[in-house]
This record gives sequence, C-alpha cells and structure tokens, in this order.
Amino acid sequence: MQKVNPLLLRDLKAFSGIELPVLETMLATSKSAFYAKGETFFREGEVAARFFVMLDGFLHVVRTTPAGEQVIMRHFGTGEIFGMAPAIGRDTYPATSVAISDCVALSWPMKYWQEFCEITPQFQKNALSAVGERLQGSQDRIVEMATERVENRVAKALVRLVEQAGKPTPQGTLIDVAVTRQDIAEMTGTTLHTVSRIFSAWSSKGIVEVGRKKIEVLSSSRLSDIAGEQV
Amino acid sequence: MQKVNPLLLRDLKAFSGIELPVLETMLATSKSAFYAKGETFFREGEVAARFFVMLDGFLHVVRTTPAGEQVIMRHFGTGEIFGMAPAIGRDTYPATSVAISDCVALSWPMKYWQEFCEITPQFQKNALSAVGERLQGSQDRIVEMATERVENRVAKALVRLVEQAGKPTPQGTLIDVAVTRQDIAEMTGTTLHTVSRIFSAWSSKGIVEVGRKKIEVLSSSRLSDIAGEQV
DNA sequence: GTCATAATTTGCTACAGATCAAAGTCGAGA
DNA sequence: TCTCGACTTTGATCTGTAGCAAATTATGAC
Repeated sequence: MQKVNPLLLRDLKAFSGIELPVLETMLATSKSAFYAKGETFFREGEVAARFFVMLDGFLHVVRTTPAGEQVIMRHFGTGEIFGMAPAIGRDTYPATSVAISDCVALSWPMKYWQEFCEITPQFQKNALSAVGERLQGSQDRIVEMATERVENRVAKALVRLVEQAGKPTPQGTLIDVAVTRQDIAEMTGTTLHTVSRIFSAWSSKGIVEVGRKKIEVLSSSRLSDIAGEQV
Repeated sequence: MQKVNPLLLRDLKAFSGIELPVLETMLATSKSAFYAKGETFFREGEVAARFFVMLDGFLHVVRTTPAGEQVIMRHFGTGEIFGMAPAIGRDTYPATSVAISDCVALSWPMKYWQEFCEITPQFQKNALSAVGERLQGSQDRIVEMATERVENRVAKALVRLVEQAGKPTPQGTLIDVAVTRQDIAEMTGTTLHTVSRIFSAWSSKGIVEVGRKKIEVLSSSRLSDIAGEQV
C-alpha cells in the first residue's frame, strides 16, 4: 500500500462515493508506479488490464490513423481517472495514453472495477456521469471541427489547456506542461506551421507570449473572444 | 398500454435484460405517440422529461451553434433508445432531435429510468455500453474531421446511412429516408454545394445514382474505397 | 562553452473547398 | 395541367490552410 496525499484521498472519495475506510482497503490493492515523460500507460487496442488514477503529472490520449496521423483526443491531470474501458463496456483500450510529464499513477487490475461497482453503487453512477461528460465534450469538439476555422479551434484548445494546466504568473497564465506546436496541431486538426503562424500573430498583438515549448497567455479575455463566437 | 410488435419486444428485452413479464409491466407505464416528419421530440437544453424508444421511423439529432449553423450528430432508427440524458448524468437534453420521417415512438417519464436501473442491473449496464459505443463513435468522428478531406467524410457518412437506412434494390442500395444535400453537408461539416459536386462526380463514375432527395448506391465497394484509407 | 538536435519561424506556392451568383429541375398542391 | 417553391446543379471567383523549403533559435548533452 502507498502513502497517498490526503487531499487526493478526498478527491477519490468524491468520485467513488466510497467511505474512507473502504477506500483505504481499495488502496491496499492498488499499485503505484512512476512513468517517465514519454512513456505510455497503455496502447490503443491492447487488452484493458488495469485502470488508473493520476496522482501527479499529465498525460494525453492519442489516436493514430491507418495513415499514421495522430490526433490528440484529450488530456488528463492530477486526480483524474483514466483507462476505464469497462465503464464503456469494452475490453480493450480505445486509444493510447502517453505521459507528457513525469507521472505517478495508481492502478488496479480490471477485475476490481466490477467489485468497486458492486460494493458502491455510487462508484458506478459516477463513472457513468464521467463517461457522459466525456461524450458531451467529444460532441462539442465535433461541432467545433465542423463549424469553426483553425484560429478559433486553436484558441479553444489553448483555453482548455489553461483550465487544465494553467499556472498564474505576474503577467498572465503559463501553460505549465510541455506542449509543442505539433501537439496543438494534433489537438485541432491542423499543421504545426499554421499553429506557429497563429501564435506569431497573437504574440505581436500581445495576446500571448510564446517560446520554445513555452506558452503564456497574457490576455485570456482576448483569447476567449477569439475562441468564442465573434458575433 | 400499447400493442407492441413482439419482435421489438425482443429487442427491448435484449437491451434491458428484463424478462418479458416485467417488460410488459414497463410497457404499461409507457406512452406511445405519433410524430409527423419535421416534428421535434425534444430540444437542446430542455429539461429531460422523458426517454424514448423508436418503434418505427427515423430521426436525427442536431446541435445548433450560437451562429445558427447546424451540425447533425447522428441518426436513430427503429428499435433504438434515445433521449436517455440521465444515463450520462444530465438533467437536460444535450441536443435537439427531429423526426425525418413519420415516426411512432414509446416514451417514459424520466423517473422510471432510475426504477428500471434498480429493478434490473442489466438495464443500467447496457445503457452504459450504449453510451460507451456512442462515445467511441464520437471520437471516431473527431479523428475523421481532423484528418480526412471532404470527399472521404461524405463517403463515410453515406456508408453509415446505408447501414442504418439502406434498402436493397435490383441495382444497388437505396437510402430509404429523405436526406437532402444540406443534411449531408451538416453531417460532414461542409456545404451543400460541395456535396452536390461530389455526388455529380460519383454519379458520372457510376458509383451512385442521385436525384431529388434520392440517393442510391450502385457500387458500395467503390464507395467504401473512397471512405477507407486509400493507401 | 560548444555542438548537435529538435523545435520554431517564415516565405512562397498550390489547391481544396467556401462563397457568390444564377440557372435548372422536380414535385406537390391548386 | 399549371404554378410555385424547394431543392439541386453548375460556373466563376476568392481565400484559408496545406505543403514545401530554408533559415533561425533554443535546449540538452558532452
């Protein structure tokens, strides 16, 4: 059993609806492991053997087309549950997840999923609404891809990154995780060239300050204007 | 209580895992209604009062952007359950659903959702994997929108329509529901003009035969070639 | 500190697909 | 049968973004 940050324990409790003593038993069955930046937790198509909770770090979930193109589906950060294939009635992982920073994550063999669901109805119920939120998010992105042009999509992606990994600074908000232009291109369905041009433009307007693997949002309101529907 | 096609009853049983006697009790609480082509079952943002099973007909689920553009998210046909907002932990409908043919559908007040879940664990479990499949489908579409060009996306949309509403004919397969060029544009994130041009091109290649609100696939293999990754 | 590598920027060109405009066609209802 | 309106087709033009190429700059390894 691992020593776990009590705050996280509370998060887990909130998600699972499980009382702390039970939760501690759960933790007894868990494995905690370190994943270096760039390592994969699991790959698309693999038999789903374990489900995870991120204790610290960031990962992104990516799908690869037959032609070899990558699409970044989403990010997960501290406290979030991922790899819960059985929650959507699957026995293989639907996508690959890659650590984009050094990570520590708990994981359980999949057999406990059923068990946790049975022990605590709230667990299953919460898993359900987590899946629901993800469905919602996916559909939002379809609408986005169908109706918005690249600059808006990049702005939206940046807003999401700020929400998930934003760190306040004197001048604005820093995206506190290494994200390349290529990554942002893969999040928005464009090319790294176009992302670079957009950043240059925003930079000269004072909306962001960008560098090598560094993105700082100086005017989040102006960024939101671009992201939102500009009447 | 409605007289219900025994075949459908079996479909319902398969979904819900409920034994027939219980199912018939369920049906006793249901309301069956007719919806004319063009009518809406429910609108985006409305409080989710009822969930539905389509007895006969087709609908499409559509989201509207603040700018007024429409995106068709998916279609539902006979035997499918829709409007199950609580299954994704929501109390409002996330999209609008519109009958695209005359329809007959059963519906239940939402309070029965909980009840059905409690009576039959299988019901909740199946709802879960239905949501999972939809999540999967949504993510596939994101990848599609991010990596494929219009012609491929239109081909994919047509393949899906054939699967859901295809009716075999001597020469091929007819899409047996009224779908306009505009509809297909809204399914694929393009314009009706582009769809029309693509259809013209396919038509002169003998892949499809198109007319006013009529689409017949003559060579589904060539269509699949276009839809699939053309190495 | 220096080098090697990877990430980024930027200019140029090409084109898929949007947009604008107009004509054609089918079908339902009078 | 005729008419009106909705849907569709097609042409002409414009433009956002991709694709290619090359220069520039940061970063980490040694």
